[in-house]
Amino acid sequence: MRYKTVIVDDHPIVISGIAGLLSELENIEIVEKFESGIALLDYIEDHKIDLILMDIFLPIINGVDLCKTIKQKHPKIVIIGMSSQSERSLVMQFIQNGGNGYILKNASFDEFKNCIYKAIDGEIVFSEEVKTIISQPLSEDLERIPGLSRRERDIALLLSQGKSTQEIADDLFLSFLTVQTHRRNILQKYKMKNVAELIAFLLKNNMLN
Amino acid sequence: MRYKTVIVDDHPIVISGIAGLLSELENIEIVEKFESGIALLDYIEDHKIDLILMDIFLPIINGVDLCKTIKQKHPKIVIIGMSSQSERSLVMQFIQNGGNGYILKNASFDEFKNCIYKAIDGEIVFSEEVKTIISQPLSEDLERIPGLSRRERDIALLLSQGKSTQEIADDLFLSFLTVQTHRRNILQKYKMKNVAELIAFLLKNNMLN
DNA sequence: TAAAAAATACATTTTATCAGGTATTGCTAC
DNA sequence: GTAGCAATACCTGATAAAATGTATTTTTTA
Repeated sequence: MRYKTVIVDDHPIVISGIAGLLSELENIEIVEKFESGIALLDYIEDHKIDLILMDIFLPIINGVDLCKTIKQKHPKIVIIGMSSQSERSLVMQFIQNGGNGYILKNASFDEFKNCIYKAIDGEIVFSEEVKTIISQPLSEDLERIPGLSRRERDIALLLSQGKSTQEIADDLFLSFLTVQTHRRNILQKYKMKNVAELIAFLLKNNMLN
Repeated sequence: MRYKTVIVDDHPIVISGIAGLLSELENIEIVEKFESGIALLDYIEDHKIDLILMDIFLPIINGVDLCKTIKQKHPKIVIIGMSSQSERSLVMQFIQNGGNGYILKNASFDEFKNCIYKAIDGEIVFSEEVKTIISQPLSEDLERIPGLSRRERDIALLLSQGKSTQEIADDLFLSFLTVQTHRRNILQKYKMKNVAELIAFLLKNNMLN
């Protein structure tokens, strides 16, 4: 039996690369390639598919939602997610929405092949780097870094725009003293010495915007 | 004549995709593929190369710095940058460091081909989406962003770590007053109100590290 | 090698931040 | 329905940063 496979990625080059790789696999048959999830959803209604390789960052509808939608109607289709960088929470979400595996695009050809074969056999698969990312930081990542509250985020954002305490108070129709308190709370929460260090920290952890 | 070409990308799949594309072009010959810039820098000393296609986001050394380093020694090599997302400032930086073009990875095969041919002919080329991104605020960006000097970068980096002027002075064995002057110069250069805004600006434009 | 850029240094005034403690009100989740 | 968090607000002293002006030396580079 040959597994009817589709590839979804908004980068033509990546599609071509994966197609080249898959063509080496005996029992895989690429039946279609898409640059967006919408096109795939159309196609899937009228055609039999066994395996989907999809990018997570797609225009219009993202990979996580796409996976969820497909799995609801077609739970037997094996879906493997891919992306360039991986965040722990993203991978978890994808799997919770029915994904059968997750591969980083910097994985080697052998990793790709192994993961695809194992996924077809019913395993949940991850490429090496994904494994290390999802296996470690339960204590460090989720517990250690508390989030900003709504107001704190507003204020942090304005701080990153160079606004002074007074200017922020005026912008948000708050007392100067309130803003001062929020600012102090943020600094204490992350044990930062001053606003400069705070902004660097927040930006590096994607906690602004 | 066949142009000796190398591909640099940390995603094996992308390398494979580009290689597939380039194999259709008569006068392009792929002589080597690398997953990091370090390996390329070694190779380039002993081998003739005419064209480099490189990812911008690479481990260890990034594409912008890699391009600069190569161009200093080998100005005749045509270098085209690639990335998945494009920020205006990043593209500009790349070109200012000697890059001959910039292509988004979601470009079509035809776009890739055209850009490569034109770049070989001496043009500075951009894929369609890059063009739209860089063409907008013409007047603002042509008075381009000046860079940080070495010392300024040192100081900006320490500022982003929350150090005070006095601490920086101690760290770098400088007078408090010297650091104060540098800090002021940096703020004035980018017309920033304070260090917080400066750090946000520098990080967003990848000017630290 | 001359000009430009970068790095160094000093002095002062005004303004803002940081750090300490305290307290009230409104949600909201258990 | 209450405990806990979030948001609001006040006070003050010490410290640091920002704004302004000037000037010498070293290094790059055209």
